[in-house]
Amino acid sequence: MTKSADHPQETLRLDGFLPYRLSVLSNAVSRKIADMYEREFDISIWQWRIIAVLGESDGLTSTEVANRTLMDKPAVSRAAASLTERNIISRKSDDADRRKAELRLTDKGREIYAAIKPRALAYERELLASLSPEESRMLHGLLTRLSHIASPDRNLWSETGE
Amino acid sequence: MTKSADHPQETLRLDGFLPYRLSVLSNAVSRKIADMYEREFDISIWQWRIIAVLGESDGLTSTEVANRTLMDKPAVSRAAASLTERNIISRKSDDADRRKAELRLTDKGREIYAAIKPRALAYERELLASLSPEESRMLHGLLTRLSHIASPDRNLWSETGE
DNA sequence: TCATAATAGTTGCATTTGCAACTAAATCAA
DNA sequence: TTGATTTAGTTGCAAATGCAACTATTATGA
Repeated sequence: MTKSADHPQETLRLDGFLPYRLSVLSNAVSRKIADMYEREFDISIWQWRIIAVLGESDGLTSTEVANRTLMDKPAVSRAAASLTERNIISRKSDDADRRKAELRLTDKGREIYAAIKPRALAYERELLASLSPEESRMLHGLLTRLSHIASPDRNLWSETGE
Repeated sequence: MTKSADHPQETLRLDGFLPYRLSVLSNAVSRKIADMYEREFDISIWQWRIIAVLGESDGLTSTEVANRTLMDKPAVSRAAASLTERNIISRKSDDADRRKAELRLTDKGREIYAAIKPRALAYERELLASLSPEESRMLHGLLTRLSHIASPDRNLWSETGE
């Protein structure tokens, strides 16, 4: 077997280069959806992520939120502070361990979640509109495999079938 | 036909939500590859993009570079300034139109390009290692279609078959 | 029981980013 | 011509980001 550098002079066109393509696509998508959150609900992407995970499973601590959203702790801390101030989430500190605090959506928070959710899903559908269901599944499968390689540590992307 | 909101209560799990998945994957990939550029060559992502397009087609103006890399003009301006300072690219202002300047890789720039290129392609291969050639093609096709929808304006992502 | 280490969350700060406003040069229109 | 527009590129600045350092609290172990 030849050592390495088996790959002599492949071309490198930026717009065929996967990291570049992912970055451009992801930026375009994030921008667009962030504009919508911002314009219609005055909510940032980070705030939205927190609302989204709490909408699914209420009563998480900051650290748990950070793990699920892949945000770093300072980001969660600040976004949560602002949401608390706006009475969208509440924080109740744990009596047993006073370092911790449980975060929950308030009623207002639930309303906002209920309002954003269909808009978010609609945008996702729009994005996927030109893909068949099989292609869409394929896409998710491929993203999962790429994610395993890009961040092997993460336990996420587990095959969450149903 | 029912009006809209045909889609009653779909679930919204963040880690099955396409914009989120793209963002997380793209960040992980960008981070990793940016670290490599930085550590081994002291080059930022933006600088790399400029080097990459000039490596393919030398003698572009800032505006052309901006269009091809989807960077904004200030970003190109600053990254190019720093590359010029480090003698990685040269700028020769156009005699006919003195607003313009052609950017070219210097010899040193070419060396750097030649050094980074295989590393970049190797990382891309690593990322794609678990995908078959057909899957890889499929992935690119899907990304192309998503990109059309996410940024319909862009003329890029043209079917650059061969 | 007291010093050390670990954990939850916050604050501060330096860097990056994105965008608006600007300068310089060329074009267009009267 | 020359005044108004357009284009190329730069500068400045406000906001977002990422990370290190910090406080407060709990756990560990001699």
